[in-house]
Amino acid sequence: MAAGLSDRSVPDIDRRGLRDRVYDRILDILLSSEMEPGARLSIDTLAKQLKVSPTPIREAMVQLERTGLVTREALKGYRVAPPLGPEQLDELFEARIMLEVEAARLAAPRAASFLPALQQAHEHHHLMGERVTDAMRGGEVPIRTIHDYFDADNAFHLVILDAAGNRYVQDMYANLGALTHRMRQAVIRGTSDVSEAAVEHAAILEAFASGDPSSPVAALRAHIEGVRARSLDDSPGT
Amino acid sequence: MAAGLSDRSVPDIDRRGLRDRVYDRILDILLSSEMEPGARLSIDTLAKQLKVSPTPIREAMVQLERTGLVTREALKGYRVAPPLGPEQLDELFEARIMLEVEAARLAAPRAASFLPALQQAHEHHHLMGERVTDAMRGGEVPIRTIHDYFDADNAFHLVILDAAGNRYVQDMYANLGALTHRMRQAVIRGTSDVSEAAVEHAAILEAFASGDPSSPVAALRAHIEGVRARSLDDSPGT
DNA sequence: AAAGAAAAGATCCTATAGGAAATATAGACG
DNA sequence: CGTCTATATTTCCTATAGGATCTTTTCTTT
Repeated sequence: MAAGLSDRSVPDIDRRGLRDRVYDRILDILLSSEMEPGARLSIDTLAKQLKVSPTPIREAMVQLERTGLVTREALKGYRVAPPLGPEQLDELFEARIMLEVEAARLAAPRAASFLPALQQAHEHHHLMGERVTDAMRGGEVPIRTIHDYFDADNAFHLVILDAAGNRYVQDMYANLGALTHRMRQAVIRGTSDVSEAAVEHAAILEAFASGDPSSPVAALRAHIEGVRARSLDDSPGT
Repeated sequence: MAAGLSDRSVPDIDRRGLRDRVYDRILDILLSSEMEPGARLSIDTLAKQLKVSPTPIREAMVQLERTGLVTREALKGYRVAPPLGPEQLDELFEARIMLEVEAARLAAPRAASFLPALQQAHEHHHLMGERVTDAMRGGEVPIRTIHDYFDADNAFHLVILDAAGNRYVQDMYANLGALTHRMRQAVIRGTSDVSEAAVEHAAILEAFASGDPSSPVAALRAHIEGVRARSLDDSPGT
């Protein structure tokens, strides 16, 4: 922890190089589903649109390729990755269960140190969830509201991941992050997930507070299995 | 695997783009420990050495950054990553255990389909191991021999990973591959690991053959824990 | 009319050039 | 003699240009 990576908030103002900003910009475009799956991502076109040269675009694309959001064919260019099929969805959940359950196992002994943070994240998630359901009763749900809710949900899970203290597990989870976001976006319909997620998060919080090292593992597994089940319910309604 | 449609014998000879070949070349340099940790990896210098322009070098570096073998500081360039410390080594083993144990759990029910391949991989690994021990008795061990042994060892594990049928787990394992290779390189001393690894691999093979779904999980866990223990024995002798 | 071939257009890929920042070096001052 | 400053060099970073490849369109032929 002494040489840890806690300095995530101060990346030297604007000292990240153009390639990182281009990466963020294209990532936003992809995550907001502004482009159809399979659509070509022309290097030159993107360069003109973002008012930069092809080189930083090219670097950002290499990085994006690793997230699974774009596919590359040598000498043919990049394309928006096709949507996740049922098998990929299943494998994604399997991978998430593996990572989060293991993270819970590692974090459980040190529950006391991060319980306040987890409690706070849970309350924030609960609040954001209420805003979503309120908006749903009124009809349209602003994109910003949905975005905030996803962020809050992700933050809750990240508290546990970070508490596990394994940088490789953290990296793996971050890699799956983009695909997870895309998956959630496609399965947002229905208010059920919001309320049930809050209940399950509460159960996870209680499990960590109980002191029993095996309870959080079971609670977390139940949560992700619950998300999976609710996703499958909605997926036929394409 | 099932969705593949481009299994022609020689579909893309030399059709991988310069960036991929540059990546392989630099990866070889890094894995062979020709450069000291912390040494600068100058874009221009590498471009001149490899007789290419900076652009493909730059793309390959972005890719290498994700393997953990090089570090990047914006506006300051790339450097060879520092050697793995004790904590990182521990976390790396934790991550590998998580991945491989889960892979074994997923693969166990389909053991019959990949048992022959696993058997063959085991025999090859055993053979390569004998070559290493033979060479050790004679004094020097050729680099090629060590390389072949590592490949055989890795191939054995890959059979199980592939059998798990989860592309995300496979990707994660591949990401850890470079670091794992570097770790093994630093802990190669001692012939004990070669013979013990063969014994443990045999146990894994038997566990899969037994049909009991929980045996392979335990055997695989025992194997990696064994590797970890032997690594710790050698690490003080830096 | 359909299928195949050839040419035009667009795109990717690599190379070269110049500006901005960081590191190393040399000199001046306390 | 040590420290600080200013200069020079190296290096990274971005932009522009040209050759190679793929895609699309058009035209010819059966």
